[in-house]
Amino acid sequence: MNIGQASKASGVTTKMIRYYDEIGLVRPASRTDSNYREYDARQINELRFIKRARSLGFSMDEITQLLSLWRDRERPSREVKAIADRHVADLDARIAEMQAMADTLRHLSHCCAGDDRPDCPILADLTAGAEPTTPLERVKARAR
Amino acid sequence: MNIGQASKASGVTTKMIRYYDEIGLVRPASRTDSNYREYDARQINELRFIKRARSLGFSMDEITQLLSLWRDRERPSREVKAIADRHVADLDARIAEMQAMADTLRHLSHCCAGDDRPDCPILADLTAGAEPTTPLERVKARAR
DNA sequence: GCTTGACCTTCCTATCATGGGAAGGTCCAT
DNA sequence: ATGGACCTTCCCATGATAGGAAGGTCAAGC
Repeated sequence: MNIGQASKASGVTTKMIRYYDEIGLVRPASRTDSNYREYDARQINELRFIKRARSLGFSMDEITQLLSLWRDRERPSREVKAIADRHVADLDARIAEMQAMADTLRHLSHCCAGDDRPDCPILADLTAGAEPTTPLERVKARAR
Repeated sequence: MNIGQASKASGVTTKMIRYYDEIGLVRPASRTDSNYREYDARQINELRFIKRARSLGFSMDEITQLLSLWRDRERPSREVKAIADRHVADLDARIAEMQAMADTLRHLSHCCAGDDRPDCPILADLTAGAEPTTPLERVKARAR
């Protein structure tokens, strides 16, 4: 099976299949006389494995570890679980961070009239902490 | 104020300040005779603005738009709000995606014994859709 | 057997925001 | 005038992915 067929069978682009070969993650079973990569069922399964793992947000580094556990029939499931749990914690942290951003912005947007006038609490927030620059603001600042 | 002082005053690294100059986002007010960048209060405020916007997850592209609205005293707040709302929708979509990943993995991890044995529902899921490769599995597959 | 088009190969480039580092110039205090 | 802390530009790297160029290979139809 050449790279194009492997791509169709696995759903991974030929570009990425070559990349996985290059970084040593999934090497072709062999090469033809004319240097074409040849893949068999084993590699196809590994490519599918990678695709599914990517869709669950694992990094290539984590996938390298998962794939090596997958290849090892004697692996302790503990190790797989540890990687998954670490990844879940990572996802949760990033979700919380983005949630905080979204909540802040939702609040600011809610307070913004969103009309023709220039007054805008969103820009005001982004300006927070900045020194006053307009003459009027300098007057106000001195008055404080 | 030279770049090091601007960095301290804004909390943006000198590397990034040079980068913002390079892409034309925030140009120094002037250059000294010896080609040192010089910043004044206006640029410092813009750097702070960018820093805050980045912390809310805006892309540099969105920040370019926000900064140009910020500089425009006549801007309609509608435009600012539109950018913010689009970004919130974007964040929400990404959060939902990651939430789905985390939920799936939490479930799989929950079903995984996490002990010395090799059986692992997490790896099984990643293998889903793959063709059977072991002799026993081939026998089972033929039987279906 | 030859042409054609679809495929394959390697190599280079870019993304986006950020940081690391080298080589060389500048500024200021001692 | 020397040293150290700063500045400058230029190049490279990240992670996962895609685009494209230049050239070789294969199979089908004539």
